[in-house]
Amino acid sequence: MQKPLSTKQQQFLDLIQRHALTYGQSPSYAEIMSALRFSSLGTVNWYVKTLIKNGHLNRTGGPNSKRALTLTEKHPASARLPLLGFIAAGTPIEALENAESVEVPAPLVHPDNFVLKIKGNSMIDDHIEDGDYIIVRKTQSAEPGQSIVALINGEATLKRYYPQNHKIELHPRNPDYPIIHINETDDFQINGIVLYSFREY
Amino acid sequence: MQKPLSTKQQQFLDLIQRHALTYGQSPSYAEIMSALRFSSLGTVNWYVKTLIKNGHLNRTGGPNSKRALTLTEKHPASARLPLLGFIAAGTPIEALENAESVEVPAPLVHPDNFVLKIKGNSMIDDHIEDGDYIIVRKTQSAEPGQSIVALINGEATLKRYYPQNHKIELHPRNPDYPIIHINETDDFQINGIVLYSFREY
DNA sequence: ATACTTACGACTAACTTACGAGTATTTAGT
DNA sequence: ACTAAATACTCGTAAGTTAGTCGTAAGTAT
Repeated sequence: MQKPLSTKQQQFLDLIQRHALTYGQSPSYAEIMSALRFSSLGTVNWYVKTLIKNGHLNRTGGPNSKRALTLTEKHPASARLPLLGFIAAGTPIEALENAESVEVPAPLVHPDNFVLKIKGNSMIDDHIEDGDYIIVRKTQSAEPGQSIVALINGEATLKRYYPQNHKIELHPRNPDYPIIHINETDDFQINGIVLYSFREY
Repeated sequence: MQKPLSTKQQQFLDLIQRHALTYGQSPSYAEIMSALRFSSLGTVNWYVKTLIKNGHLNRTGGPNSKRALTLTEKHPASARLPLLGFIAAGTPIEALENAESVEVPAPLVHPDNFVLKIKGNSMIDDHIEDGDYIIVRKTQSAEPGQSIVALINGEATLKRYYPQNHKIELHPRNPDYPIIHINETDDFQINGIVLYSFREY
Protein backbone atom coordinates (compact mmCIF):
# COMPACT_ATOMS: atom_id res chain seq x y z
CA MET A 1 0.00 0.00 0.00
CA GLN A 2 2.74 2.44 0.85
CA LYS A 3 4.67 2.77 -2.39
CA PRO A 4 8.18 4.13 -2.00
CA LEU A 5 8.55 7.83 -2.48
CA SER A 6 10.54 9.57 -5.15
CA THR A 7 12.78 12.43 -4.10
CA LYS A 8 10.42 15.07 -5.33
CA GLN A 9 7.48 13.47 -3.64
CA GLN A 10 9.43 13.45 -0.41
CA GLN A 11 10.10 17.15 -0.81
CA PHE A 12 6.45 17.71 -1.45
CA LEU A 13 5.50 15.96 1.77
CA ASP A 14 8.21 17.77 3.70
CA LEU A 15 6.93 21.10 2.53
CA ILE A 16 3.42 20.34 3.71
CA GLN A 17 4.62 19.32 7.12
CA ARG A 18 6.92 22.28 7.50
CA HIS A 19 4.24 24.70 6.43
CA ALA A 20 1.71 23.19 8.79
CA LEU A 21 4.16 23.43 11.65
CA THR A 22 5.17 26.98 10.86
CA TYR A 23 1.86 28.56 9.95
CA GLY A 24 -0.62 26.38 11.76
CA GLN A 25 -2.42 25.15 8.68
CA SER A 26 -1.54 23.18 5.65
CA PRO A 27 -0.62 25.20 2.55
CA SER A 28 -3.03 25.94 -0.29
CA TYR A 29 -2.30 24.56 -3.73
CA ALA A 30 -1.13 27.97 -4.85
CA GLU A 31 1.26 28.27 -1.95
CA ILE A 32 2.70 24.86 -2.69
CA MET A 33 3.06 25.85 -6.29
CA SER A 34 5.14 28.90 -5.59
CA ALA A 35 7.15 27.25 -2.84
CA LEU A 36 8.08 24.39 -5.13
CA ARG A 37 8.50 26.62 -8.18
CA PHE A 38 5.87 24.95 -10.29
CA SER A 39 4.19 27.04 -12.87
CA SER A 40 0.88 25.26 -12.78
CA LEU A 41 -1.69 24.19 -10.24
CA GLY A 42 -2.19 21.04 -12.25
CA THR A 43 1.19 19.81 -11.11
CA VAL A 44 0.28 20.35 -7.51
CA ASN A 45 -2.95 18.51 -8.05
CA TRP A 46 -1.12 15.63 -9.65
CA TYR A 47 1.10 15.23 -6.60
CA VAL A 48 -1.78 15.42 -4.20
CA LYS A 49 -3.76 12.84 -6.13
CA THR A 50 -0.98 10.33 -6.44
CA LEU A 51 0.26 10.77 -2.88
CA ILE A 52 -3.23 10.24 -1.52
CA LYS A 53 -3.70 7.21 -3.75
CA ASN A 54 -0.49 5.72 -2.43
CA GLY A 55 -1.39 6.34 1.16
CA HIS A 56 1.14 9.00 2.09
CA LEU A 57 -1.23 11.89 2.37
CA ASN A 58 -4.68 12.45 3.78
CA ARG A 59 -7.37 15.00 3.40
CA THR A 60 -9.21 15.94 6.57
CA GLY A 61 -12.77 16.74 5.67
CA GLY A 62 -14.47 15.89 2.43
CA PRO A 63 -13.54 16.80 -1.13
CA ASN A 64 -13.09 20.50 -1.80
CA SER A 65 -12.08 21.12 1.78
CA LYS A 66 -9.47 23.81 1.92
CA ARG A 67 -6.02 23.63 3.43
CA ALA A 68 -6.84 20.19 4.66
CA LEU A 69 -3.84 18.10 3.70
CA THR A 70 -2.17 16.08 6.43
CA LEU A 71 0.55 13.50 6.35
CA THR A 72 -0.55 10.00 7.17
CA GLU A 73 0.62 9.40 10.61
CA LYS A 74 4.00 8.01 11.23
CA HIS A 75 4.92 8.32 14.81
CA PRO A 76 8.54 8.88 15.45
CA ALA A 77 9.39 9.55 19.06
CA SER A 78 10.56 13.04 18.30
CA ALA A 79 10.20 15.69 15.69
CA ARG A 80 10.96 19.36 15.25
CA LEU A 81 9.14 22.46 16.34
CA PRO A 82 9.96 25.93 15.04
CA LEU A 83 12.14 28.11 17.23
CA LEU A 84 10.45 31.44 16.84
CA GLY A 85 12.83 33.67 18.71
CA PHE A 86 14.03 34.94 22.03
CA ILE A 87 12.07 36.17 24.98
CA ALA A 88 13.54 38.46 27.58
CA ALA A 89 11.66 40.34 30.26
CA GLY A 90 10.82 43.92 29.47
CA THR A 91 11.12 43.82 25.70
CA PRO A 92 8.97 42.52 22.89
CA ILE A 93 9.74 39.04 21.69
CA GLU A 94 12.72 39.08 19.41
CA ALA A 95 11.95 37.16 16.27
CA LEU A 96 14.41 35.04 14.38
CA GLU A 97 14.66 35.55 10.66
CA ASN A 98 15.65 32.17 9.34
CA ALA A 99 13.50 29.36 10.55
CA GLU A 100 15.42 27.30 13.03
CA SER A 101 13.85 24.40 14.80
CA VAL A 102 14.33 22.35 17.91
CA GLU A 103 13.93 18.64 18.50
CA VAL A 104 11.08 17.87 20.89
CA PRO A 105 9.07 14.77 21.82
CA ALA A 106 6.55 13.92 19.15
CA PRO A 107 3.50 14.35 21.39
CA LEU A 108 4.38 18.01 21.73
CA VAL A 109 4.49 18.52 17.99
CA HIS A 110 1.36 20.40 17.13
CA PRO A 111 0.71 23.15 14.62
CA ASP A 112 -0.04 25.62 17.38
CA ASN A 113 3.11 24.95 19.35
CA PHE A 114 6.40 26.73 19.05
CA VAL A 115 9.59 27.22 21.00
CA LEU A 116 11.14 30.31 22.53
CA LYS A 117 14.60 30.63 23.98
CA ILE A 118 15.12 32.56 27.18
CA LYS A 119 17.55 35.43 27.03
CA GLY A 120 19.04 36.86 30.18
CA ASN A 121 18.29 35.94 33.74
CA SER A 122 15.20 38.07 34.06
CA MET A 123 12.83 35.13 34.15
CA ILE A 124 14.57 33.57 37.10
CA ASP A 125 11.56 34.20 39.32
CA ASP A 126 9.86 31.54 37.23
CA HIS A 127 12.69 29.09 37.75
CA ILE A 128 13.68 29.58 34.16
CA GLU A 129 17.23 30.55 33.35
CA ASP A 130 19.28 32.01 30.54
CA GLY A 131 19.42 29.64 27.60
CA ASP A 132 16.45 27.52 28.61
CA TYR A 133 13.76 26.74 26.10
CA ILE A 134 10.05 26.97 26.61
CA ILE A 135 7.43 25.19 24.55
CA VAL A 136 4.45 27.45 24.00
CA ARG A 137 0.96 26.69 22.75
CA LYS A 138 -0.24 29.61 20.69
CA THR A 139 -3.56 30.87 21.98
CA GLN A 140 -5.26 34.11 22.88
CA SER A 141 -6.81 32.81 26.03
CA ALA A 142 -5.77 30.88 29.08
CA GLU A 143 -7.25 29.11 32.05
CA PRO A 144 -6.72 30.66 35.46
CA GLY A 145 -3.47 29.48 36.98
CA GLN A 146 -1.69 28.65 33.76
CA SER A 147 1.72 30.00 32.90
CA ILE A 148 1.43 32.34 29.99
CA VAL A 149 3.57 34.35 27.64
CA ALA A 150 2.02 37.78 27.42
CA LEU A 151 2.65 41.24 26.10
CA ILE A 152 1.89 44.12 28.50
CA ASN A 153 2.17 47.52 26.89
CA GLY A 154 4.56 46.01 24.40
CA GLU A 155 6.73 44.25 26.93
CA ALA A 156 7.03 40.50 27.08
CA THR A 157 6.64 38.55 30.26
CA LEU A 158 6.10 35.07 31.50
CA LYS A 159 3.79 34.73 34.46
CA ARG A 160 0.93 32.81 35.94
CA TYR A 161 -2.48 34.05 34.92
CA TYR A 162 -5.22 34.89 37.42
CA PRO A 163 -8.17 36.81 35.94
CA GLN A 164 -10.38 38.66 38.41
CA ASN A 165 -13.64 40.46 37.87
CA HIS A 166 -12.37 43.63 36.27
CA LYS A 167 -8.65 43.21 36.25
CA ILE A 168 -6.09 40.54 35.72
CA GLU A 169 -3.41 39.49 38.15
CA LEU A 170 -0.14 38.05 36.96
CA HIS A 171 1.80 36.11 39.56
CA PRO A 172 5.44 35.18 39.34
CA ARG A 173 6.18 31.76 40.70
CA ASN A 174 8.57 33.10 43.27
CA PRO A 175 6.65 34.77 46.13
CA ASP A 176 9.49 37.23 46.66
CA TYR A 177 8.57 38.97 43.43
CA PRO A 178 5.61 41.32 43.11
CA ILE A 179 2.22 40.47 41.67
CA ILE A 180 1.36 42.53 38.61
CA HIS A 181 -2.11 44.02 38.21
CA ILE A 182 -3.45 44.65 34.75
CA ASN A 183 -6.37 46.99 34.33
CA GLU A 184 -8.47 47.90 31.33
CA THR A 185 -6.26 50.78 30.25
CA ASP A 186 -3.27 48.54 29.83
CA ASP A 187 -2.54 46.99 26.47
CA PHE A 188 -2.54 43.35 27.45
CA GLN A 189 -2.38 40.37 25.17
CA ILE A 190 -1.83 36.69 25.77
CA ASN A 191 0.47 35.13 23.23
CA GLY A 192 0.35 31.56 24.43
CA ILE A 193 0.48 29.19 27.33
CA VAL A 194 3.68 27.55 28.45
CA LEU A 195 3.55 23.79 28.14
CA TYR A 196 7.04 23.03 29.23
CA SER A 197 10.50 24.32 29.81
CA PHE A 198 13.69 22.43 29.24
CA ARG A 199 17.39 22.89 28.96
CA GLU A 200 19.74 21.85 26.22
CA TYR A 201 21.80 18.91 27.30
CA MET B 1 -19.25 15.67 13.18
CA GLN B 2 -16.47 17.90 14.37
CA LYS B 3 -15.33 19.50 11.19
CA PRO B 4 -11.84 20.90 11.32
CA LEU B 5 -11.57 24.59 12.05
CA SER B 6 -10.24 27.19 9.71
CA THR B 7 -7.80 29.74 11.07
CA LYS B 8 -10.41 32.46 11.33
CA GLN B 9 -12.84 30.18 13.04
CA GLN B 10 -10.17 29.36 15.56
CA GLN B 11 -9.62 33.05 16.21
CA PHE B 12 -13.33 33.49 16.65
CA LEU B 13 -13.44 30.77 19.27
CA ASP B 14 -10.37 32.14 20.99
CA LEU B 15 -11.93 35.54 21.25
CA ILE B 16 -15.04 34.20 22.91
CA GLN B 17 -13.04 32.25 25.41
CA ARG B 18 -10.74 35.15 26.18
CA HIS B 19 -13.59 37.56 26.60
CA ALA B 20 -15.44 35.18 28.86
CA LEU B 21 -12.38 34.70 31.00
CA THR B 22 -11.52 38.37 31.16
CA TYR B 23 -14.93 39.93 31.71
CA GLY B 24 -16.87 37.05 33.18
CA GLN B 25 -19.40 36.82 30.38
CA SER B 26 -19.35 35.95 26.75
CA PRO B 27 -19.23 38.86 24.29
CA SER B 28 -22.22 40.25 22.44
CA TYR B 29 -22.36 40.02 18.67
CA ALA B 30 -21.48 43.69 18.42
CA GLU B 31 -18.46 43.29 20.63
CA ILE B 32 -17.26 40.38 18.57
CA MET B 33 -17.81 42.41 15.45
CA SER B 34 -15.62 45.26 16.53
CA ALA B 35 -12.97 43.01 18.09
CA LEU B 36 -12.64 41.04 14.90
CA ARG B 37 -12.98 44.12 12.66
CA PHE B 38 -16.04 42.94 10.82
CA SER B 39 -18.34 45.59 9.47
CA SER B 40 -21.50 43.58 9.76
CA LEU B 41 -23.35 41.62 12.36
CA GLY B 42 -24.31 39.18 9.67
CA THR B 43 -20.74 37.96 9.57
CA VAL B 44 -20.77 37.33 13.30
CA ASN B 45 -24.01 35.47 12.98
CA TRP B 46 -22.64 33.37 10.18
CA TYR B 47 -19.74 32.27 12.38
CA VAL B 48 -21.96 31.50 15.33
CA LYS B 49 -24.35 29.48 13.21
CA THR B 50 -21.73 27.40 11.49
CA LEU B 51 -19.67 26.85 14.60
CA ILE B 52 -22.71 25.65 16.51
CA LYS B 53 -23.73 23.45 13.62
CA ASN B 54 -20.31 21.85 13.60
CA GLY B 55 -20.30 21.28 17.32
CA HIS B 56 -17.60 23.72 18.39
CA LEU B 57 -19.82 26.21 20.12
CA ASN B 58 -22.81 26.03 22.43
CA ARG B 59 -25.52 28.33 23.53
CA THR B 60 -26.50 28.09 27.17
CA GLY B 61 -30.20 28.79 27.41
CA GLY B 62 -32.62 28.84 24.52
CA PRO B 63 -32.57 30.90 21.34
CA ASN B 64 -32.31 34.64 21.77
CA SER B 65 -30.51 34.25 25.05
CA LYS B 66 -27.94 36.97 25.41
CA ARG B 67 -24.23 36.62 25.93
CA ALA B 68 -24.69 32.91 26.16
CA LEU B 69 -21.99 31.48 23.94
CA THR B 70 -19.67 28.88 25.39
CA LEU B 71 -17.05 26.67 23.85
CA THR B 72 -17.93 23.02 23.79
CA GLU B 73 -14.47 21.84 23.19
CA LYS B 74 -12.08 23.08 25.76
CA HIS B 75 -8.59 21.98 25.15
CA PRO B 76 -7.13 21.83 28.60
CA ALA B 77 -3.44 22.45 28.76
CA SER B 78 -2.83 19.60 31.11
CA ALA B 79 -4.18 16.28 32.21
CA ARG B 80 -3.02 13.33 34.27
CA LEU B 81 -0.80 10.39 33.49
CA PRO B 82 -0.34 7.35 35.73
CA LEU B 83 2.68 7.26 38.02
CA LEU B 84 3.77 3.68 37.72
CA GLY B 85 6.53 3.58 40.28
CA PHE B 86 10.10 4.34 41.13
CA ILE B 87 13.22 3.73 39.12
CA ALA B 88 16.64 3.46 40.71
CA ALA B 89 19.80 2.27 39.05
CA GLY B 90 20.70 -1.35 39.72
CA THR B 91 17.30 -2.67 40.70
CA PRO B 92 14.15 -3.60 38.86
CA ILE B 93 11.53 -0.93 38.64
CA GLU B 94 9.63 -0.68 41.87
CA ALA B 95 5.94 -0.68 41.19
CA LEU B 96 3.39 1.30 43.11
CA GLU B 97 0.29 -0.46 44.33
CA ASN B 98 -2.33 2.21 44.37
CA ALA B 99 -2.56 4.17 41.18
CA GLU B 100 -1.28 7.68 41.66
CA SER B 101 -1.09 10.12 38.83
CA VAL B 102 0.81 13.22 37.87
CA GLU B 103 -0.25 16.36 36.06
CA VAL B 104 1.44 16.71 32.66
CA PRO B 105 0.88 18.80 29.52
CA ALA B 106 -2.05 17.48 27.52
CA PRO B 107 -0.03 16.70 24.40
CA LEU B 108 1.92 14.15 26.41
CA VAL B 109 -1.21 12.33 27.49
CA HIS B 110 -1.28 9.13 25.52
CA PRO B 111 -2.34 5.60 26.44
CA ASP B 112 1.23 4.33 26.03
CA ASN B 113 2.80 6.96 28.26
CA PHE B 114 3.48 6.72 31.95
CA VAL B 115 5.54 8.42 34.60
CA LEU B 116 8.34 7.16 36.79
CA LYS B 117 9.89 8.88 39.75
CA ILE B 118 13.63 8.80 40.23
CA LYS B 119 14.87 7.34 43.49
CA GLY B 120 18.36 8.05 44.70
CA ASN B 121 21.11 9.91 42.98
CA SER B 122 22.24 7.06 40.81
CA MET B 123 20.92 8.57 37.60
CA ILE B 124 22.87 11.73 38.07
CA ASP B 125 25.01 10.91 35.06
CA ASP B 126 21.90 11.61 33.01
CA HIS B 127 21.39 14.98 34.70
CA ILE B 128 18.43 13.50 36.47
CA GLU B 129 18.26 13.77 40.21
CA ASP B 130 16.48 12.27 43.15
CA GLY B 131 12.80 13.10 43.07
CA ASP B 132 12.67 14.05 39.42
CA TYR B 133 10.00 12.58 37.20
CA ILE B 134 10.43 11.09 33.76
CA ILE B 135 7.70 10.63 31.21
CA VAL B 136 8.15 7.36 29.34
CA ARG B 137 6.58 6.07 26.15
CA LYS B 138 6.15 2.34 26.43
CA THR B 139 7.84 0.64 23.48
CA GLN B 140 10.17 -2.25 22.71
CA SER B 141 12.29 -0.42 20.19
CA ALA B 142 14.06 2.88 19.91
CA GLU B 143 15.86 5.06 17.43
CA PRO B 144 19.62 5.40 17.82
CA GLY B 145 20.47 8.20 20.20
CA GLN B 146 17.24 8.19 22.15
CA SER B 147 17.13 7.98 25.92
CA ILE B 148 15.63 4.70 27.00
CA VAL B 149 14.53 2.93 30.13
CA ALA B 150 15.92 -0.61 29.92
CA LEU B 151 16.37 -3.73 31.98
CA ILE B 152 19.80 -5.40 31.77
CA ASN B 153 19.95 -8.76 33.54
CA GLY B 154 17.11 -7.59 35.72
CA GLU B 155 18.60 -4.22 36.58
CA ALA B 156 16.98 -0.99 35.54
CA THR B 157 18.88 1.77 33.85
CA LEU B 158 18.34 4.93 31.92
CA LYS B 159 20.76 5.56 29.09
CA ARG B 160 21.13 6.65 25.53
CA TYR B 161 20.76 3.90 22.98
CA TYR B 162 23.36 3.25 20.28
CA PRO B 163 22.90 -0.06 18.45
CA GLN B 164 25.93 -1.39 16.58
CA ASN B 165 26.31 -4.35 14.26
CA HIS B 166 26.41 -7.15 16.77
CA LYS B 167 26.18 -5.41 20.08
CA ILE B 168 24.44 -2.49 21.68
CA GLU B 169 26.13 0.45 23.35
CA LEU B 170 24.46 2.36 26.12
CA HIS B 171 25.91 5.79 26.74
CA PRO B 172 25.38 7.86 29.83
CA ARG B 173 25.01 11.54 29.10
CA ASN B 174 27.96 12.47 31.22
CA PRO B 175 31.20 11.52 29.42
CA ASP B 176 32.91 10.84 32.75
CA TYR B 177 30.84 7.71 33.14
CA PRO B 178 31.57 4.48 31.29
CA ILE B 179 29.82 3.25 28.18
CA ILE B 180 28.03 -0.04 28.68
CA HIS B 181 28.33 -2.75 26.07
CA ILE B 182 25.51 -5.26 25.73
CA ASN B 183 26.23 -8.52 23.91
CA GLU B 184 23.95 -11.31 22.86
CA THR B 185 24.33 -13.31 26.07
CA ASP B 186 22.95 -10.48 28.16
CA ASP B 187 19.31 -10.33 29.02
CA PHE B 188 18.45 -6.96 27.59
CA GLN B 189 15.05 -5.42 27.18
CA ILE B 190 13.88 -1.94 26.30
CA ASN B 191 10.94 -0.82 28.40
CA GLY B 192 10.35 2.54 26.87
CA ILE B 193 11.82 5.74 25.60
CA VAL B 194 12.13 8.81 27.77
CA LEU B 195 10.10 11.67 26.43
CA TYR B 196 10.82 14.16 29.12
CA SER B 197 12.09 14.75 32.59
CA PHE B 198 10.87 17.38 34.96
CA ARG B 199 10.96 18.41 38.55
CA GLU B 200 8.14 19.18 40.91
CA TYR B 201 7.90 22.86 41.60
C1' DA C 1 -36.64 51.95 25.41
C1' DT C 2 -32.55 49.57 25.10
C1' DA C 3 -29.58 45.97 24.23
C1' DC C 4 -29.34 42.48 22.13
C1' DT C 5 -30.17 38.11 18.59
C1' DT C 6 -31.89 36.26 14.07
C1' DA C 7 -32.99 36.03 9.37
C1' DC C 8 -32.26 36.93 4.46
C1' DG C 9 -30.24 37.66 -0.06
C1' DA C 10 -26.55 38.81 -2.75
C1' DC C 11 -21.77 38.94 -3.43
C1' DT C 12 -16.56 38.09 -3.64
C1' DA C 13 -12.22 36.02 -2.88
C1' DA C 14 -9.92 31.97 -1.97
C1' DC C 15 -9.42 27.70 -3.07
C1' DT C 16 -9.94 22.92 -5.22
C1' DT C 17 -10.86 19.97 -9.16
C1' DA C 18 -11.10 18.40 -13.91
C1' DC C 19 -9.16 17.90 -18.44
C1' DG C 20 -6.19 17.52 -22.33
C1' DA C 21 -1.80 17.51 -23.98
C1' DG C 22 2.48 17.30 -23.52
C1' DT C 23 8.05 16.25 -21.94
C1' DA C 24 11.50 13.97 -19.20
C1' DT C 25 13.27 9.89 -16.81
C1' DT C 26 13.52 5.13 -15.46
C1' DT C 27 12.80 0.20 -16.54
C1' DA C 28 12.67 -4.05 -19.37
C1' DG C 29 13.36 -6.78 -23.47
C1' DT C 30 16.23 -8.23 -27.36
C1' DA D 1 23.69 -0.87 -26.81
C1' DC D 2 19.22 0.19 -28.73
C1' DT D 3 14.55 0.46 -28.41
C1' DA D 4 9.99 0.19 -26.61
C1' DA D 5 7.15 1.07 -22.98
C1' DA D 6 5.88 2.44 -18.82
C1' DT D 7 6.24 5.81 -15.18
C1' DA D 8 7.11 10.32 -13.33
C1' DC D 9 6.40 14.74 -13.90
C1' DT D 10 4.90 19.32 -16.19
C1' DC D 11 1.94 22.83 -18.20
C1' DG D 12 -2.35 26.20 -18.82
C1' DT D 13 -6.85 27.07 -18.30
C1' DA D 14 -11.59 26.80 -16.99
C1' DA D 15 -15.15 25.38 -14.09
C1' DG D 16 -16.91 24.31 -9.57
C1' DT D 17 -17.15 24.71 -4.46
C1' DT D 18 -16.75 26.77 -0.01
C1' DA D 19 -15.57 30.21 3.47
C1' DG D 20 -16.17 34.55 4.45
C1' DT D 21 -18.32 39.17 3.76
C1' DC D 22 -21.82 42.89 3.68
C1' DG D 23 -26.12 45.75 4.93
C1' DT D 24 -30.41 45.94 6.55
C1' DA D 25 -34.55 44.78 8.84
C1' DA D 26 -37.30 42.34 11.88
C1' DG D 27 -37.75 39.70 16.24
C1' DT D 28 -37.03 39.07 21.42
C1' DA D 29 -35.93 39.76 26.24
C1' DT D 30 -35.45 42.87 30.34
